[in-house]
Amino acid sequence: MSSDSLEKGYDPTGIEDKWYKYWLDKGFFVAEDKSDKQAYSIVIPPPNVTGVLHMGHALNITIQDIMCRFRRLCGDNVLWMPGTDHAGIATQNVVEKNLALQGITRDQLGREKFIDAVWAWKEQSGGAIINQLKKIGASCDWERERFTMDKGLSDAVRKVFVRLYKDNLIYQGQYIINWCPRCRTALADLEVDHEENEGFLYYIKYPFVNGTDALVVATTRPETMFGDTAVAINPNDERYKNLEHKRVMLPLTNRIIPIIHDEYVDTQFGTGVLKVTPAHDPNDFNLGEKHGLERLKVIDDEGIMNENAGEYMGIDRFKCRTMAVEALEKLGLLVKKEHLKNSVGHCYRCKTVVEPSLSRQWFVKAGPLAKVAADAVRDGKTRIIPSNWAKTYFEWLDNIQDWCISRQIWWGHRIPVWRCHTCGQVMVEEVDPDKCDGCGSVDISQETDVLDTWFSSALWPFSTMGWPEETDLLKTFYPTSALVTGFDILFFWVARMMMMGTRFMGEVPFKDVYIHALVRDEHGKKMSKSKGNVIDPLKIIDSYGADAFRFTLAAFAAQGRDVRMSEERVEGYRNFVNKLWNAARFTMMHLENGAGQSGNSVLVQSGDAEPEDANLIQFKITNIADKSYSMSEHWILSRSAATAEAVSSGIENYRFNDSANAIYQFVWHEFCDWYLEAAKSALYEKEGQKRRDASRSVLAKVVKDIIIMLHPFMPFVTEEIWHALPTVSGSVMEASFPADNDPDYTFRNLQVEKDMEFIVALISGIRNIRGEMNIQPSLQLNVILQTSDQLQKRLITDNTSLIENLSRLESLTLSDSDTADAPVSCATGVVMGTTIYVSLKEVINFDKEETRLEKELDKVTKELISISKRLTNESFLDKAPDDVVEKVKEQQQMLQDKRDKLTLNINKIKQMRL
RNA sequence: GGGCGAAUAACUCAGUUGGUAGAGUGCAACCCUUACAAGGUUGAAGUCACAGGUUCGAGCCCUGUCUCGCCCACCA
Repeated sequence: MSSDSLEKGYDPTGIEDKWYKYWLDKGFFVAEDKSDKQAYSIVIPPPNVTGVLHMGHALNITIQDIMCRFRRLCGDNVLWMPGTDHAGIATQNVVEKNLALQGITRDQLGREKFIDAVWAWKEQSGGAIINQLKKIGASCDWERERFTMDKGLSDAVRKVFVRLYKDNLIYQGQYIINWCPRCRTALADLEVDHEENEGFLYYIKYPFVNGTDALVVATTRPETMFGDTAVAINPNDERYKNLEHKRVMLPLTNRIIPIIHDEYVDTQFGTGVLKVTPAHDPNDFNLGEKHGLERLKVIDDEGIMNENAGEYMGIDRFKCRTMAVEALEKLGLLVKKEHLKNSVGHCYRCKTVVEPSLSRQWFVKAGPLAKVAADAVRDGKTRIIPSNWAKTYFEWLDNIQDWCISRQIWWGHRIPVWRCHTCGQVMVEEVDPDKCDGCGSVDISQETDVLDTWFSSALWPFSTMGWPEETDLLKTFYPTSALVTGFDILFFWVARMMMMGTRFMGEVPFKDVYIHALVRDEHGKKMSKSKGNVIDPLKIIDSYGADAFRFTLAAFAAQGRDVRMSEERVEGYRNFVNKLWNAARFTMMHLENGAGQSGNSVLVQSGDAEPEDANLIQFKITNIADKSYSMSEHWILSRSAATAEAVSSGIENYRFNDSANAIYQFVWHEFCDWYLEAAKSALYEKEGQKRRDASRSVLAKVVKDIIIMLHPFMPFVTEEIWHALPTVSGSVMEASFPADNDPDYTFRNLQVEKDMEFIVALISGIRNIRGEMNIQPSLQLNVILQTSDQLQKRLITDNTSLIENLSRLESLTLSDSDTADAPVSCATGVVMGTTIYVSLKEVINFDKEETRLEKELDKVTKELISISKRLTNESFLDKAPDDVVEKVKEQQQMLQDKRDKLTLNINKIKQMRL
C-alpha cells in the first residue's frame, strides 16, 4: 500500500465493516479455554433482547472494549463474554403488542403457542442489538455468545432454585406485593418507580354505630375503603379518648368495623384517624397482622373493583375513586378534600400505577445472602470503583427486604415446583418429575409462575461459563477481572450477582466493579424520547465514525461524573482522527521506497524479515547514542515512552479520560506540532542521508507506538493505518503495547525533555513577537539570542537550524555580550534568561513595542511582588520545606533577571523615540 | 426523612499525597507555509458558589450556608 491510497481526509465509510470482519475471520476475539498467558475476563452486562442501542450501552461497551483490547495488547488471554437477557416482562410486552396488531391476545393463543411466538420473534429480530454492539467495535468473543434462556443457563437457574429452596432460602407466602394490573404480574420492590403525584387528601366521615357523631379519616385512596377492616388511632391521641368499645359504620357499604389503637398512627397527619386496608397497603397489612384483622381484597388483577365493592363491582379503580367521592359528597360524608403531593409507584416496564395487593408469591430470603455479599466488599475481595458507591451498595444490602421472584407471566424460567393433586405433595426438582414422589400419582402439575428475569442474570458470571459443570473456562476465568456497569443496575444486578456468586461459587464474581456514569445531553438532561433530546449512537457513528465517537466517550468518562454528549464534541474528536490520519500520510510519504537509497546505512535493516514480511521496509533504532539523532528525536522518544506509561496507567485505574487526554495531547501537540515540524528538514534530505535515516527510524518507531496506544480507543482507523504502514506486518491487534520492559524502549530522558522545553519556549517567544508586532508570516527574520548561560548556549548552537526553520529566520546569531551589538531597530523578548532580539528592516512601531513590553513587565512585576512577599515571610522560610524555598528563590532570581532585561529594553525604546 | 454528588474562563470539563490554576470548544487577529483549512501561528479571558477555620501557604483539608442533580424510604 502506498500513501496514494490514503485519502486526504479520513472517511470511515466501509473501513469499519472491513476490519471488523477481518478481526472475526482471524479469530482475534476468541479466548483460549486454557492458556499459560495471564487470564483477563469481563462479562458483558447482557442487554435485553428487545433492546435498541442507546448512549448508555455505547459508553458501557466502549469502556469494556478499551479494557479488553488493551489487555490483549499486553499479551493477556482475554475473555469478553457477550450475550443477551431474555428480559421477561419487557419481551413479553413487545410480543404481545405485535400480536395485538393482528388482533390476537396471548390468552387466545395459549401459553405454549405464545412462548413459541416469543422464540420466533427472538430469532427474527432479537439479535439486532448485538449487531449494533459490533458497529461500535465491541471485541467480544462472539463464539461464546449466551442467552439467559439457553439450555445451559436454564439448567443453572433450576439448580440454584432447588438448592436455595432446600436451604430454606426460598419460600412461598401470602404478602402484600406490588402488582402491575397491565402486565398482570407481581413486581419486586425494586421494579417499582416512585413518582411524585399531585393528588388529593380526602376527609371522609365514618359514622359511629351508636350515635350521631362520626370519626373523620383522611385518605388519598377512597376507592380502597371497601376493603377497610378497621380504623386506627394513636392511643396517645387526646382527641380520641373513650372510644374503646365503639365501632364505626363504613360508608357506602354499611359494613361495621372496629376501632383499633396503635402507636404506628401519626397524630400529626390528617385527622389522626387511619383507615386500615390490609389487603391493599403494606402498612395496613402489618397493622392487620398485628391486630388480627380480616384481609379483604376489593381490586382484582386487572385493576377492576371486585364483588366486595358492592355496586362498584366491575368499575376501574380510578373511576371508582371519582364515583365514590361523588357518592360520599351526596351523602354529606365528605368533609373536605385538600391538595396533597405524594409518591405513587409505577411499573418500571409499562409505567402503569402499581397496586399494592395481597398475593401468594415466591420469595428469596435475602438477608443471609446479602450479608456475605456485603462482607465480600468490606473485606476487599471485590473493589467498587469509584469507592463512594460502596456506601450505597452497603446501605441497600444492610437493609434488604426479601425478594419477590415469582412473576405471573409466561416468558421466562418456569418455577421448578410441582404439586400432586392427589396427596398435595410439593416437589421442587431439577429434572421434571413424571409422578408424585409421595403417592405415585401422575396427576401432578407444575407451578405456572416464572422467575424474575434478574434471577437468571444474577448467575450470569458463572452460568455463561458452563456452571454447574466444572469447565476449563470457569477455572481459567472465574472470578472475572472486572465488571463494568452503570449505577442504575447496582442493586438489580450487581448486588444480586454478588449474592449468588459468593453462594454458589464460593468466590466473588469479579475483582473490580467499575461503575460508570450516565450519558446525558449537552445540557446535562437525561436523554428521553419525550424530551426529544435523544442522540442515536448509530447516527453519530454514521456521521463521524465509530473511532471519533468512542474517543469522545472515553475523553469525557471522568470518574463519578456524567458524560454530556453532543455532536459538536464528537466533531472535535473526529478532527483528531483526521489529524492522526494525516500524520500517518505524512509518515508514509517519508518511509516508503526509501530503503534502497540509504545505501549501507546501519540504521536500515531488512535482512531478518520473515518471508511474508519480505517487502517490509525496516527502520530500526540500533544505537540511540549515535550522534546522528537530533535532540528533538531523543525528546519525542522520551515523550512517547512517558505517554505509553500514562495511557496504560489510566486504563488500569479506570481513568479513561486521563488516558485519552494524554494520548491526544501527545499526538497532536507534541508529535504533530513539534516533532513532525522539527523532522521535516532531515526528512526532506536537507541534512544528509544519515540524518534522514535516523529521522525515519524514529518516525517509524513513534508512529508505530502511537497506533498501538490508540488502538484500544480507535480500533478501526488504527488498523487501517497499520496496514498501510510499510514498516509493520499483520494486525495491530497482534502488536505489543509499548512498555518499560521492552528492551527497545528505554528512551525516557528527563534532561532532554527539559532542554527541549527551552528550545520550544525560544521558538514560541520569537513567534509571539511576530504575532504581536503583526509581522508578515512570510517575512524571514534576523534574530540575535543573547545569554550567558553555558547550557543554553550549547542548546542554541546544537539546534540552530531547528530554531531557524520553526521560527522562519533568515539568520540566527548567538551573542553573550549585552545589548551593545543589538540592532538599532528591533523587537525584544526574554525567555528563561535568554534575550531575543528580532531586528526589523523597516522601522518598528515604537509605541506598539513599548506597550507590548510594558504589559509584559507589568505581569512580571506582579509575580515578583507576590513571590518576594513569600520570601520575606519568616515563617515561610522557617517552616516550608527546603526544596520549596529553593524553588521559589530560583523563580525570584529568574523574574528579577527578566524584569531587568525588560526594563533595559524599554529604556532603549524610549531613547530611540527621542 | 436518610444518603450521595456537583459548583473552576463565554460553554463543557480536567486539576491523585495542600506550593499559588489547565485543556477542548467558542471568541479575536494573521496565514491556503509542499501531512492536515476537519489545518497553522499568536492573543484575550478565572476574587476556583458563599462564609468561617486549620496552615508559612487552601481550588484541594475541616465546619456551616446557598443553589442544582441523583438515589433510597411502608409520607395514610
